[in-house]
Amino acid sequence: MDGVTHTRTTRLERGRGALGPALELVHTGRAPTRAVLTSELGVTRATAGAVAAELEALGLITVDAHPTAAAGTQGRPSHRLFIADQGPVVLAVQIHADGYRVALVGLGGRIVATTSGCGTIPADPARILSEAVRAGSALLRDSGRQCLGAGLAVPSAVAEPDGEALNPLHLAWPAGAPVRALFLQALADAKVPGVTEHVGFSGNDVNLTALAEHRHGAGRGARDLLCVASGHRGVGGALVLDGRLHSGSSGLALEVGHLTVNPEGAPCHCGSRGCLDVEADPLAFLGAAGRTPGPEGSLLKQATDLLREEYADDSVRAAGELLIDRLGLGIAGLVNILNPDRIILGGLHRALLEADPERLRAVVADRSLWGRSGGVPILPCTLDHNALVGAAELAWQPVLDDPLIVLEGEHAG
Amino acid sequence: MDGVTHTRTTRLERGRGALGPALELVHTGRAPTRAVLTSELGVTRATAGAVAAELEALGLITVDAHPTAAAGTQGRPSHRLFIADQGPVVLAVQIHADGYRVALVGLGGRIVATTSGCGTIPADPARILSEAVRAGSALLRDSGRQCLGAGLAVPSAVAEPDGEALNPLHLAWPAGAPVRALFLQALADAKVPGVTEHVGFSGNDVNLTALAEHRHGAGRGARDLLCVASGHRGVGGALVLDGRLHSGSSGLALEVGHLTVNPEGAPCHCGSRGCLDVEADPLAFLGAAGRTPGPEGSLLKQATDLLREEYADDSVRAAGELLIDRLGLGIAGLVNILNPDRIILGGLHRALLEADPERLRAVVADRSLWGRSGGVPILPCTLDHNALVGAAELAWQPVLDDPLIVLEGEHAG
DNA sequence: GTGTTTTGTTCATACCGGATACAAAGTCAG
DNA sequence: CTGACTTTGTATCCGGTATGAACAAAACAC
Repeated sequence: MDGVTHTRTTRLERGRGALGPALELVHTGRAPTRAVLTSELGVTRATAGAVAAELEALGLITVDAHPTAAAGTQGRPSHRLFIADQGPVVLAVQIHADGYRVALVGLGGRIVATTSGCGTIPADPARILSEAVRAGSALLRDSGRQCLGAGLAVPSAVAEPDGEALNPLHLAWPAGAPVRALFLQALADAKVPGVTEHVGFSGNDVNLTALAEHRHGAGRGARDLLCVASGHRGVGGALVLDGRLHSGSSGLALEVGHLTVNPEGAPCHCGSRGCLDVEADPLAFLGAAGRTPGPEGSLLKQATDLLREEYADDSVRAAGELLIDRLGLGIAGLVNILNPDRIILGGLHRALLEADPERLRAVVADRSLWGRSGGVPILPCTLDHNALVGAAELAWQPVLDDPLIVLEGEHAG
Repeated sequence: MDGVTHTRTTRLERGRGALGPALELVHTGRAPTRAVLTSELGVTRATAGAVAAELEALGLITVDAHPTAAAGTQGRPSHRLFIADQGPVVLAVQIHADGYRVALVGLGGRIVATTSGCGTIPADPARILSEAVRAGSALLRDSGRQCLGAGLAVPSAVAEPDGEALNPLHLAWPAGAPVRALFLQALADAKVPGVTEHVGFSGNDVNLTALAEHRHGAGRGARDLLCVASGHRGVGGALVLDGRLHSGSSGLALEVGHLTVNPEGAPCHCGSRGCLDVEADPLAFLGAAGRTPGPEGSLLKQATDLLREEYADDSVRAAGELLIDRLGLGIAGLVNILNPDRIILGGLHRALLEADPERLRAVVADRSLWGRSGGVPILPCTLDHNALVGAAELAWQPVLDDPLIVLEGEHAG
């Protein structure tokens, strides 16, 4: 509040010392005990002990008083590290075709409290954002937790650096809506405690799904993780490289929906034909199965229900195999370009994978250049509300970079 | 030599302090003076001074004794920083369709000495590698410089972690030749001083071109740099992210040659049709222009000569435009997936860009999703022997990460 | 019980970079 | 030429972070 008094910290001094890495290890479940923390950080026991003590003093983690010895191990049992029970949270907001969902998310991707609002999305993004933020603010008051930031997931490409939603296709929003600014405004209007100027982030929902799964779900441990998912309309992609989301120089990377997977296919709004977007989304699946979309339930729900419950039906199975082949072609192209070490699928594509895992893996291996020599693991997403958790990850990131910043927000809470 | 006595430095302590970043700034020409070094590093003048003094003591850089004042500036003139005149070098080797080239490369990508061997490439990679390394070893002896490592560029995808050349298409080599092991063996046989166990790296030539151009050429300052190039046969791609080469989890990323750019095109050895590999390489260009490849000069030389000298000719121009359109389609697909902030083109593609820059930029902007909102800069490569310099960059990397390792090699020199 | 193994803590120490004050080397105004 | 100003370089002190060694603690094996 006293202007710019900080020392110039342009390049060096990212996250003082080992605090940040240590918190990240606990956050992602890779440091169950202080002993593991020691070896994972590559520091001495003395340092790891001091770091754990400091994180505990910050109220972020707890160390159990009476260590329970793991069976069959020698030596003094190590104290276990837990994420603090009543520690701080961040506010996560997700906008989707059927409404919004908000949650308080603690470290470790734990959803502490959540609520949702249904109904049609009005054409005015500011309105639904402020409604969602007010709901989140109420959750926060009820919980009594300290809030350290907020994140937003929207089903659209979000352009950097201004945070504009470029193609909110199945929302009634205007293209180019400045969602980040609107989100920040809504946070300011609701006077969410702890959420100051800098602490509002936004991103594409598939990107955030990938981030969440990488930290807490099926993508854990992967170095280069590719995520492909289809929710309502269209197909989205995301890439996590070295633990960081790669969203391109202007936030528009992994627009995989316009890979050509069927040269004689349906025309796409991008001007081309047979794009993944129109050939492998829920609507395409329903169409291929000869069904017309019903009025109730989202397209995704109708498609996945059909896939899970009637895969024995010939027309459904044929449609599934058709979409698997198209999806496999698209994924193979991505494998040739990105060479990820793991692929995870969400939404309809997850259901397709689960319906016939071998077929998809075979198509990808067959069409990717070096597929024969191994093949990339392809897994379904595992988290509930993964885009929401991913939005929370955005908000947690500054804390993971430098846990000491929780002190700055403390007097405000 | 005394076994493993080093402290475990698994994660933290990458490159002690600001030494590494400082050397990298000088190396890439972004720190002409100590004053600039201070601001670029974001440290105090005291630290920058100490760091510069240490790099000078290590024999890597020199600080001029009598600073020359830049015209029109106030204040005390800053001492300029130079790369040491007789500093250490690395050995770089490039294998290409017409033979090999070796060079001693200093900091800053400076080629200190180079020589080449022509003639047909024998089917035995070990033979040409050992010949090239012997030539390099002779250069090294003559120069009297300390050698800190060696790097190899080959015109093939190189699989990690073993360093096998998967598709040395236009060399007579067997697929899967273990080039890294052979290179290390050749280095050991030639007893190149200073090149110990760990210090031999290898990579695909287009990857290394991208790396070199990013550090010293047309890619300088780009955060996400895409490079596409065609040398002899086929098309290669490479991506530099945040200053580091992204070669995928097993070194096989950016195999862009099999993007489909012409659904009714010529069959490709990958099983598909109309791949960039067979639609936009020198042979394709010569064919489109109605020429048959002659016996003398490489395909690349014949194609670029034609493009530069006879672009007024209708058939040449038509062929050029055809290839530009195909290339643009492929690049647009990559832009949609990778969203780089700069693109550089090498080999034939550089010549195509220079023949008609506007057409290529227009095609890419038209076919990429958000092309209208800006457009990615597309530039020609600028360095001589860029793959060779890139191979040297691989070898320099450990020194840039921690300049103090030059001390380890000192007693061996 | 006595070793052995592993974990946690205490304390002295090393090192790196920050902060400050001061010195040096130029420009600019007169 | 002189003095004010600006910028760069250096000396010194200081604080924070991690190391390393010694010691203590908590389990198992016998």
